[in-house]
Amino acid sequence: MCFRAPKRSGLMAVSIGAQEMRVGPPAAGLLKQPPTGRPRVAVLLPLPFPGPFDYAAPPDLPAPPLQPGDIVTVPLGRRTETGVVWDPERNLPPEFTPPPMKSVADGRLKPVIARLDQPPLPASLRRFVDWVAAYTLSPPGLVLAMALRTGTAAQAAPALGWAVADPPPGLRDTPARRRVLDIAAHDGPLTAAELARRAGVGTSVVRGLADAGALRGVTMTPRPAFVRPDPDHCPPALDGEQAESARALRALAAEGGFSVTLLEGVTGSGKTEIYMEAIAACLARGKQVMVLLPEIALSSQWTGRFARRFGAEPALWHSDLGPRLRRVTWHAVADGTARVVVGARSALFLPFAELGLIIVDEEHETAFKQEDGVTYHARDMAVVRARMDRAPVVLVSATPSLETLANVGAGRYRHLVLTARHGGATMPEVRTIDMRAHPPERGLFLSPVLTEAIRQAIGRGEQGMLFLNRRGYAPLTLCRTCGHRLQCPNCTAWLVEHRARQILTCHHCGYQEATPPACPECHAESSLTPIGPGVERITEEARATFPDARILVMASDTLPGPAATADAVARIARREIDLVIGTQIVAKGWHFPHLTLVGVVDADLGLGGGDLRAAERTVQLLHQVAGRAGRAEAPGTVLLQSYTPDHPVMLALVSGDFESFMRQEAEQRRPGFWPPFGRLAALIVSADTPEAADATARALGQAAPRGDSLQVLGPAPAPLAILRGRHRRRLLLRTRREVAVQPLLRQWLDRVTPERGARIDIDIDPVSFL
DNA sequence: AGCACGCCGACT
DNA sequence: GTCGGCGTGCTC
Repeated sequence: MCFRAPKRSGLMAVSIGAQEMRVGPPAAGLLKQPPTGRPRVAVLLPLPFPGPFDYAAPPDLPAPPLQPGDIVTVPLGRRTETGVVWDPERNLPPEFTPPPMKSVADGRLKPVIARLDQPPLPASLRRFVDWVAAYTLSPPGLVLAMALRTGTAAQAAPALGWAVADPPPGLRDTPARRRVLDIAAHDGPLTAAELARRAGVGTSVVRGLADAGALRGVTMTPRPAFVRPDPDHCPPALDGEQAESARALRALAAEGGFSVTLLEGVTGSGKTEIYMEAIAACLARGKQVMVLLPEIALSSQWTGRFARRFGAEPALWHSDLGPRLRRVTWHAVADGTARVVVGARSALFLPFAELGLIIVDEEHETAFKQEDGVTYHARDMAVVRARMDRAPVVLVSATPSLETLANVGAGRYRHLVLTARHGGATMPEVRTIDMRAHPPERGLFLSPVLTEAIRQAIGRGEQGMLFLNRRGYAPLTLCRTCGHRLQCPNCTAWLVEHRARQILTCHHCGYQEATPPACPECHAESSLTPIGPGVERITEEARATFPDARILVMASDTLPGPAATADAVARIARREIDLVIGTQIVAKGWHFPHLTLVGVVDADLGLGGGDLRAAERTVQLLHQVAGRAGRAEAPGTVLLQSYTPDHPVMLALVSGDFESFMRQEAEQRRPGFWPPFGRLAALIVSADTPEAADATARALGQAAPRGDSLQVLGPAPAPLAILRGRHRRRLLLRTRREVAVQPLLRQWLDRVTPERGARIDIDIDPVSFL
């Protein structure tokens, strides 16, 4: 475990993923006070403006005066908007500070309308918003919008509940009415819909009772959904390296202060139990905890483990919470009622009153990268947020990203490693199947070696799994007569056949059409041929090969939500299934105690495409899939179907030596200053015509910065040259680590005016190169 | 992001 | 003669 304290030379260095940016000390919370004229307050609105707007402080505001963080309503044009009183200083080092906005003359200042009765946005969150905006080159208002995305003001009306009132004289008594009144008397107040549902009547009965005066409307107080977790509820018995790691994390969490720790351990090594101990220490210290998961699908399983350890459920935060619960949760985080929040990346922007610890589970997952709107990497921003709140952050993974490993190597992050699988289970044996030597039968996709292994596993009463990261029946359909390929009208992509639904669909824009009976080009009948396999096609082959096996398909389009996913996992655990066939979704941290054989249908998939991180990602994904096998007493086997069994990725998976693999990856990236040894920013030009896209891209290319420590690649057509009907070009800026890319990009963009109908999007630290 | 103002087509 | 298309521009 090596660690070097961050240098404290005036400005502090924050190390995140690939990049580094300095942060100044927090500014004093004073309002802008010009030498002459009326007092001004800066108000940041959740809108895409380049900065806050100035307003006059309202003369008749009850004390105390407006403070940064206060949530206020202000006039904007002829409407009213909700915003946040912003700090007069932007808390950023000069080179990242956005250009000053021309402020408006005193005479044109409008006064703030009102301060809302809401907890103010904490200073650390305000600094975080400014920082993320400056780093991602986004308008700060759009970042603020993520912190306010709660229905803060406008739709803030609390639910109306109905409780029994004194029965008015002459109230007509019916069985339906009596049931409603009984339930309202026992469980009330409840909303009209809930009352009607429980009584098994229509809402008209409730309405009738309300109109008659037998029910009175009351404002519902939010349900006390947030029980304090008890750090001593059910502590685990840990020993050896587990106990040691848990002790180290507890110490960090108990002490507080900023630090970053990578907790690395193979699947089943008990990483979750161990970081739960850090959570316990943080709770004991009276601080709140943020836990980031790459996907909400994992949260129900996570919540269960948390509840067993702490005797209470954590608060959940994700994009489809529902407006009411969302609002209640937001306020519970702000006032400290919610002690632990588990969420997707948007939980980063919650207004924690006293944040004491951040956990980023499955740190390497690319799902942490937000690709639309404000593009940010939640893992990296979690490190920044931890710094602002002076809290430790723990990055957790079985296969850490090269970025994180580089930070460990440079001594910026601490490192805890768990080597053993918990409970005596051994790591599965991984072997490749050389598809050149053992090809499947013509028209099929499973090698006889794999089908035989599955047959044996099922014969022993164990379970098998086939993994293929491709939805649908076939990724490409072509006409045998004329060679026509069925393509999306809006994107540079093939249409994927989904045979069960009898449609062809585009996985990029959602376009779909009925599977045509004849070729749309040459009109030849029954000439359309599926090329390549998707899970549907593998399922068809498996059903033919194992006619007696009970087969379950797990793909995002066959499991319509977390509940269905949890149900599928439960059925597998109950041994109602012999063979699981799935996409990416099966790779998640599910526990399948009877699964002993995993077959990867196409281990080479994902290695093509010239993506910087293709190899790294394939190793991470396939290792995670492999981790599903053999968790109980029975040892597991993983078979990788590959046409390139000598590829370093396959060798790494077979040997299990990821350390050398990642070292090789690092050595390939180091000389060219590829991340994490240099910085990358993508410029994506998109336009409604190819001409506008080309002209704008060319102008960008001509205005590109030059220098020894940087390089501009492109412009080039994006791999998805047309997406949702928009024509796209890409440029890539690659610099040495010490170069600050944000001001460089700002100056670059200032020199270019996009053509009509064209826009330029910036992606700092791009993960996807489409 | 809204919401204006602002100039060119099919309707009461 | 108007209603309305969304193009451009502004909001402290």
